[in-house]
Amino acid sequence: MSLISSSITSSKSGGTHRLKGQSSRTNILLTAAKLATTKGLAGLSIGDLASEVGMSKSGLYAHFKSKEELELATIEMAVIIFDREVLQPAMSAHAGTKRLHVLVDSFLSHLERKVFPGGCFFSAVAAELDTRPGPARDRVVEVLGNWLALLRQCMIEAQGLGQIDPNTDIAQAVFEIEAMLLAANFLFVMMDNPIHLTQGRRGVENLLVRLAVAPA
Amino acid sequence: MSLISSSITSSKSGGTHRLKGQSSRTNILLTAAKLATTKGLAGLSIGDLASEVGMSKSGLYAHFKSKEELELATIEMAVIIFDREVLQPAMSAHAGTKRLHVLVDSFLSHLERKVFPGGCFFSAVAAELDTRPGPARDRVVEVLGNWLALLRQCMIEAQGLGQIDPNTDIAQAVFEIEAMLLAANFLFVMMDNPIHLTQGRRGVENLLVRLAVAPA
DNA sequence: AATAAATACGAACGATCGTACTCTTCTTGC
DNA sequence: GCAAGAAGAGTACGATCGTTCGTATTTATT
Repeated sequence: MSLISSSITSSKSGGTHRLKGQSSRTNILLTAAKLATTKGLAGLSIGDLASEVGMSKSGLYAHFKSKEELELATIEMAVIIFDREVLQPAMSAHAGTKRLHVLVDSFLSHLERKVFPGGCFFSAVAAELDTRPGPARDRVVEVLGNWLALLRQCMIEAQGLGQIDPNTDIAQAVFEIEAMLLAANFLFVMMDNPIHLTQGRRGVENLLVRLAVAPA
Repeated sequence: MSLISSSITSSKSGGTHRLKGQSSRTNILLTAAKLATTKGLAGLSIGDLASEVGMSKSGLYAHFKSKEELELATIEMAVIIFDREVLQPAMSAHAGTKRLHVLVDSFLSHLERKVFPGGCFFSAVAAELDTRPGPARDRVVEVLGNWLALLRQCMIEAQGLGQIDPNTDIAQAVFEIEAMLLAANFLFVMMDNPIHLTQGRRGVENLLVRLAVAPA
């Protein structure tokens, strides 16, 4: 299962005569996604973004119909990056707690490697979108829902494999795992101290130990 | 111990001839603190704030030397509110896990009662301040540090009272408690579902059960 | 080589941002 | 009652916001 559900990746027109345009657009959105984690989606101005990628304001803006479309496209780019950096490493072979550990590790790793300078993209933009209705918020909520569903899937697999107690409250466990990752991101970015990444990892480990099948 | 360390609460001039001014300023900052949790500190414009409190832009602005001073004063107002709503209820009598439970309950309660419409004030503004250096960020980091120190204090007391294992890794425990509260706030605001407040509470309970003194 | 489309630029727009100034209104102390 | 000072309104400034338009330059098809 992938978090990607829209069609931004499809080239749409079969023609080969749009190379500069596509790479330019990709370059814009790549920069936008990174910048949005520090300035926010609303705080990211087109002028700033243009000078950052070395283009004129109008030249950049020609790629999008409006600021809102730019924001939506930026979110989709972030989804692609997140998919590549965090989800894909966990998609091969593994299942259950094994897959969960890979997910947690790759998530914490993408924080440490500062794939986004402001930490987790979705956590960063969620803070400003949480009370601002619209398609941008809807999409972020959807992505978050898919992410939580993936965590739940891992826990259900773990139950099937006998890795955790069959009486486990899955929803509660997913909440606590997500809590560790959110806190790791939040404190790591705020305090600028990688120890909180380690604490996040240990938090998940502690949880899995607690949920391990208790001897009857 | 209080999170308040600045001198905003002192009336400074003993004179009684500034009543309208003080209450007006307080009213401005009260509105600003609430509005900042939805629009953000940077996104909160003076024009919006003025029309929200029913004043002219210049009339409001006369109370502050600059936008930055308004932001700092808004943070101090949020500190006062947080102190009253969350800290004070836990300051009387209790100690150890008892005090911790009161802290957790009053924090979750202030979320549910929507004291701030955008959830926890500091979590909301931290997201935009995390990569924006300056006195505002410094102050929020300081408040967050005081908060974490208070949680640690509770755990140390709990150890002294024999409520938790003396070999407990306090720093890790504080991280996990903070994680539950952060996640409760984040998911409650994002998903608009109070079940996440309950999950946060249960998360802390689960943690304390795990840390309870194990029979030697 | 010629045409058409895609891409980017420069200039300018109305609106809004933070900020500064002056002027009126009201309260307070002598 | 009068002067002093605080509180707020009104207006206007330069800068920047998102956005539009016309034009030049590049690229791909014929």
